[in-house]
Amino acid sequence: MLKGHLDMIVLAALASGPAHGYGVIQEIRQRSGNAFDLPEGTIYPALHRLEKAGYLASHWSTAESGRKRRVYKMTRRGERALSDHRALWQRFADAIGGLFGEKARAPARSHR
Amino acid sequence: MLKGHLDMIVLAALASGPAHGYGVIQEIRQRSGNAFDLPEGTIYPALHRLEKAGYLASHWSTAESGRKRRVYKMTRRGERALSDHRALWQRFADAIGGLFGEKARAPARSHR
DNA sequence: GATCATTACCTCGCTATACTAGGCATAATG
DNA sequence: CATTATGCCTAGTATAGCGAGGTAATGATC
Repeated sequence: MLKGHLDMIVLAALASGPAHGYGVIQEIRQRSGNAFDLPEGTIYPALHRLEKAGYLASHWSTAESGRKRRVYKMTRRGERALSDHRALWQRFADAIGGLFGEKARAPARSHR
Repeated sequence: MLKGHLDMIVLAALASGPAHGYGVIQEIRQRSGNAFDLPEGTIYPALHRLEKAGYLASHWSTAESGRKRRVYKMTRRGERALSDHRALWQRFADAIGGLFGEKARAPARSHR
């Protein structure tokens, strides 16, 4: 269902600061109010795609726990892409709203 | 970009009354404020899909102009599907809103 | 110290689906 | 009679999200 919106979602999750892949998943789950519980098979390829596109930059880091993580950070281009996506989303959501908003002339009434 | 939302869009276009394929396209274009200008190769298969799923019913009709048209009309199931989709959309849109809404703690400020 | 859950990364392949590019037919227009 | 607009259709392609699998280290349980 989120085909075409994933990149925007991932970028949005990283807008508040760098994070590693696993963390991005949790960030998205939290901020979406549990609506988006994205599997790794979705996130990791997306992160790679975004990095290749120049929207993200990554570097390896070691947590205090000793675990290796790849930490992603938005680039300037990424920020611009996000705000573009955000504008697109706005138009998209408005269009959908127009489609089943304040329309449906002879709708309710008979709610058998 | 509207992957996964097309069915909902088509159903929404037919919520205000029956229409034929070509008309659905124009209806969608209008109501979306020109945001969605969907090609026939998108709409016709979608209509067939929706009819096969039992969300739409169609019958051939002849306009005054003499042209044959296939007119689609929502079924009871279609109406239910639409309202379900609508609810899903609501949650989806809210989730997106949560992702780049009232967040981004250290964002703007420096807008060099 | 063996077993298990959690964290953390990765990739291959499936599948669903929107769209491109074609084709067909009729009515109106010049 | 050629062109444009209306009106329908389908085959094939490309994309992308996701399931299923694999690897490895840490911490806890027994």
